[in-house]
Formats: sequence, C-alpha cells, structure tokens
Amino acid sequence: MSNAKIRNMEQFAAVSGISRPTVSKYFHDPESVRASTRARIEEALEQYDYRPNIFAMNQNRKLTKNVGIVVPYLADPFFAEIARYLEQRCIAAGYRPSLFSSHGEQKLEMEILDSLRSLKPAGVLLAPLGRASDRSEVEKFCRDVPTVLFDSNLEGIGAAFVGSDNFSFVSQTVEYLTRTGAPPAFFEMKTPANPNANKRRIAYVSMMERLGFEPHVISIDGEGWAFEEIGRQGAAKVLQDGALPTDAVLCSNDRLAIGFLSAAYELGIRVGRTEACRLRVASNDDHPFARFTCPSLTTAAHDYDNVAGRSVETLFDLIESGGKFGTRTETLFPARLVLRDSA
Amino acid sequence: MSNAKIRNMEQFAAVSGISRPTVSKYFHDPESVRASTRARIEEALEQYDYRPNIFAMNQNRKLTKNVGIVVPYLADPFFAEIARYLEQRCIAAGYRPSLFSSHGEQKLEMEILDSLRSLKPAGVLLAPLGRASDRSEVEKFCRDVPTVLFDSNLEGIGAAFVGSDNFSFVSQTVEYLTRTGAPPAFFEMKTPANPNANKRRIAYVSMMERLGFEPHVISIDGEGWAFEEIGRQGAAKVLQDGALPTDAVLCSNDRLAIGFLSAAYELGIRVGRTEACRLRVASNDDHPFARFTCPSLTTAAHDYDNVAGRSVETLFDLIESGGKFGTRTETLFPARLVLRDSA
DNA sequence: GCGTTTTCTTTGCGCGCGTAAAAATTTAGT
DNA sequence: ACTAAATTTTTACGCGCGCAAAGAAAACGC
Repeated sequence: MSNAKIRNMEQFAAVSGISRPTVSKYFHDPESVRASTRARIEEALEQYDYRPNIFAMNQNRKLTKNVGIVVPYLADPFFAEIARYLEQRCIAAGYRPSLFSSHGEQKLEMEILDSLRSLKPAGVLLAPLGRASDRSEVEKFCRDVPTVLFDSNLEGIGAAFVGSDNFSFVSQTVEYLTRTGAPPAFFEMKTPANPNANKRRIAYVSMMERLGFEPHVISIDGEGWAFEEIGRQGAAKVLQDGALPTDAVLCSNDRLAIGFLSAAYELGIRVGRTEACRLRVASNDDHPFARFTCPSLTTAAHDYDNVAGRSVETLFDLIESGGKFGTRTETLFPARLVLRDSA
Repeated sequence: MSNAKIRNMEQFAAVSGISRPTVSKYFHDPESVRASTRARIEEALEQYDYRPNIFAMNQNRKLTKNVGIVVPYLADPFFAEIARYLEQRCIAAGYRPSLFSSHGEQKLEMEILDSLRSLKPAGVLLAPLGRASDRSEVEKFCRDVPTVLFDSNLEGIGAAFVGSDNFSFVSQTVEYLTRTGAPPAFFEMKTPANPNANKRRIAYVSMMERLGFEPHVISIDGEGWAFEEIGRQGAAKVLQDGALPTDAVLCSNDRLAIGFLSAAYELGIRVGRTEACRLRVASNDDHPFARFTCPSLTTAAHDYDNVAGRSVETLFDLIESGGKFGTRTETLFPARLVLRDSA
C-alpha cells in the first residue's frame, strides 16, 4: 500500500496506466472491460486505496447502484431478520442498500418514500405498512421508482410481490390442530395493521368449513403495532370471560401469541399438548422469539431465505428490464410447520 | 402547486426572486437568511416542489448533513428501539440519518465504518460490537470522523461516550433481591460480547461484598449474539445439575433471562416472588419483551430517552465544535427498577 | 439623515465524475 | 498477414451545486 494519496479518478487512472473513462467504466461494471485492463486496474487498486466519490458518481449516473429497503416496523425482530437477509444479498450483488423503518406510521412511510426518491435508487424493496399505507401515494411512488413489494401485498401496486402463502400457513396449523385434538378458534386483531391478517382469517374460515367444523373467530380490540400487549389484554379478557369455545387457539401471528401465552400464564392456565394442559395454542410466523415462549410456540414458519432471496432476484430482474415488467407477478412461498410444546 | 418543473437551484432561484447563492444558503440553514427572504423562498417552495440534488450538495459541502447510526445487532429490539429514538431526533435537527447494523460481525462493522467514510458524515453515533470490535480500526475511524459512542464503551475511543450506569443497574437489582429474599447468584456468559457485561459482573461482586454476602458468579459457555439460546442451554445445565447456590438469580441481561426462564419452564421449575415458587429471577435492560416473559421479568430499565437524547445532543455539540472536544466525556444514566412477577 | 453593519446579488470558478464522439489501438478470425 | 470487430484513448463538455470575492442594497443605530 503506497502512501501517495489519490484524490480523484484522474490521478488513479494515471497510476494505473489506464485512461479515466475506462476506469470509470470499470467501476460501473468490472466485467465491462477487457480482462487484462481489469487486472491492471485491480493491481493499482491494491497498491493505492482509492474509491470513487459516491456523490460525484451518483450525480450524473443514469442508474445508481442504490437500493432502498423499507420495512414497516423494525422493532419487530422478524423484519430485522428479513432486512439482514436483503441487505446481505444486495451488497453481494454490488448494490448499496439503505435501510428504513416506517415504525408503524403512515407519515414516516411517506417521508421515507420521499427521501428515497432523491436517492435516485435503481430499485426499492418495500414492505408497506398495509392498512395504514397511503395507497395512492405508494402507487405514485411505484410508478416513478422500480419497486418490488414484499411480505405485505397491496393489490396491483408495485412491479411484483413476493411473500408468504397465508393459506399454506393456516391450512397446516388448522390441519395439525384438528388432527391431533380439537379444531381451533382463531385469535386475531379486529382491525389488523397487516393485510396478511385478513388473508389468514379467510383461510381459517375456509379451512374449517372444508373440514366440516364451525369456525370461531375471536377479534380483539387494539390499534397500532404493539401486538404483544394487544394480544395479552385481549387474551386476558377472553380467558377470564370463559369466552373460548374450544380448547385450541390459533393466533393470527406469533406476536399476538406471545401476548396470549403471557396472559394465560398470568391466569394460571397451562398451555401445551400434554394431558395436564387445558389449552393448546399455535400460531404463524416463527418469530425469532417463538422458541423461547413458555411453553415454546408451535407455529408455521416463513421461508425467510426464499422470500428474501426471491425478492432481491425479482428486483434485479426488474432493474435489468429497465424498471418495468410486462405483467405484475405475485410469488408466494409455503410455510413450514414447526412443532414445539404449545400445541 | 404549479406544474412547471424546476430542474435545478438556478431555476428555483429565478422563480422565487432570490439569487442562487442566497437560496443555497437557505437550504444549508434556513435561519441564516433574513426572515423576509426566507418567507419568499418558502412561498416559492410551496408553489413549486423543488428539492436540491443531494448528490450535488454533498459533493462540495465541507460539512454534510449526513449522520451515521451504527448498532451492533438490529435483530435485538432494544437496539431497534434506540435506533428509532436516534433517527427521530436527527431528522428533527435537520440531519439525514443512515442506519446500519453490524449484525454481530466484526467484518461487517468494519465495512460499515468504511462505507460511512465515503458518506462524509458530519458525525456518527456508534454502538460498537464491543469485544468483537477491531479496536485499532475503530480508533482510526474516530480520528477521522466525529464520533460519539453509545451503549457500549470502548475506553478512550471516540469523542465521548453516552450510556447506562451498569453499577446503578446491578446495585438496585442486588439490593432489591437481598432485601426481599436471598442474595442472588449472577448468571452471565463466560465470554460476553458486550463490555457492559464485565462491568455488571464487577458491580455484582462489589455490591455483594459491600452487603456482606459471598458472590456467586455462574459463567456459561456460548459465543455470538444468540443470547436467548445461550441462556436457555446454560440455564438448563445449571438447573439440572442443581448447581445453583441460592434461590435467587440475577441475569446479566434480559435476553439471557428470557432463555433462563424458558429453561426453567421446560424443567417445571416455578419462578416468581410468591411462596409457591422455587426461584426468583431478575435481570437488567428492560428489553421490550421483558413484559411478556413467563413470569414477567423484574428488571432494571435503561433510560432510553435520556441515553438517546444525550447521545444526539453530544454529537451535535461535537459537530458544532468542529469535530473535536477538549476532553473525552463519559455520561452515564442510572437505571430504574421495574418490579414484575419474576422476582 | 447619515454612517455602519448586515444581508443580498453578481460573477465566476471548481468539485469529481458521467458520457459522448472520434481517433487510435488491440484482438480475433480466417 | 490482413480485415473486421472490439476495446481503449483522447478530447471535451456538462451535471448541480458550494463557495469565495466584490459590489449593491437593505436594515439598523443614533
């Protein structure tokens, strides 16, 4: 490593013995230059630590290497994990991801999309808030910026959607619960933040009917993204009122289930699949903490790897296609049932 | 909102009737121009939606408005929450925060600091990995970029440190446990990722000695950031071996405690402060999920608000001081004991 | 009203790189 | 070795804005 300071591409081009426009081309795409010149540039790159000024680069580039990643609520470890996968894959593909969280607020989601515009990103991976999203504003954004939605679908918006197959989640948990005991009631928020919740309720009802059982949907009050607390309070009420029609409960998602189990514990109601237990509780998502609830949570797991992988693949395809697809595709990955102690 | 498209500051200056350099000054700091001209600019800003090109802005600015926020592990909701506070406050102060997570990996932390350099940030809020950090590289970074460390201190590195007073945490929990029952053993990882863990162990030992009790430190194996699983396995071993010298346990942090409680539950050991319970468990941090463990976790809470608030204030002071302080300050906020059911 | 201070305008250069076009060079194919 | 194709070099301009300096205009103090 030479100690001569390289201040710009001009100087770096000089020491590498290659012309500046070619060096510029190299940084845009190393494969776009002949192998021998690439070698010479990379040799110089090892001797002098030069890196192009990203601001100057992005100023005139038609297409930047920026990618936006937007999740609705980063304090949910599920999204933190997904974000990690996505980041990783973007970096591996030579992109610069920027991570944003809407923190459950419409205003913030709008501000993020707004500031994302000025980043001139090549593409955006967006998990929208869902019900709280300003549909028409998100739609506008997607018209201007190549965007792949993930996790949470807004019908018709974005170039593509990649997520999990809610029917697969619910059908597996319902099937398992009915096969090994009583058919479950469905525990959910009355006004869920996320559109997946509605799909799950519908899947539950249809699955129960298909199996010849009466569906029981328990919709609890609560607004916002503090699902655990909402679940805890809702469950406490339901359990105290004796309003549970069955001894099996399927929660719409793991965070509600965490609250449910917490309430059950506080009321001294044993949950589990052993004889001594009054109640069985299962759920959906395989939240990072689902292993550590008491009892550990039986749940249907997202296919993190495939959802994240396909999301970025789709985005890269989209970018290479010039930002537009002929038709909007929706890709859904099935769940994997994870049996633990709660049901 | 006029539909005439403004393409650059020149044109915007024209329609607002103010010269370009003054408009430029306005965008750098609205307070730096006379109220009457500010009004005229803002009037034009409402009619035409122009925003300066951030790449062109940052290219030549001596000091950008970028701020880096780096946390060691974003899948820990504690850091996600802190990050939210920090982001919020930076935006309110007119800065553009960029959020990064090291995901527990030294290599990633280095890459983040590296890419942060090229963002030419006005300042950086860094919660380092701790033991896993490359001290000398972090130190180098802090010499070049105004940096305030938070949460996790690396002695002598960075312009300042803002965090929690580990002694306050442990002294309160130890005092409470001894006062209301037996003196606790201390449950921790043998090779903790975070330097706070060492401070907490030291605080525990000194506190026990001060109170005239024999300290019992239980150090369990495990590497990495999967604290819950490490805690669960460590606790399972300790509980099965009957290696607990007392009926009270103080966990180094809540994530370990979550694992501990999970193990206790699986072994049928009742935890809590009632007569029927064999074991009392307390902990430190007031993790967002501590309310939902079974039983709910008695713990010492971080002063999120003050730690986050002071961190950004310190950073802004630092930026205004030209990036250097005369002396490195360390600010520690005390804990607040949160009594729940586990102890 | 006058001088002083503050703020604004005018002018013009520079940042670091993208990119286009034409000329020069290298490589590949036969 | 010769031609065609691919790649690189040369030259030169532009992007959008920061910033500095000098002069003009406005605001302020008395």
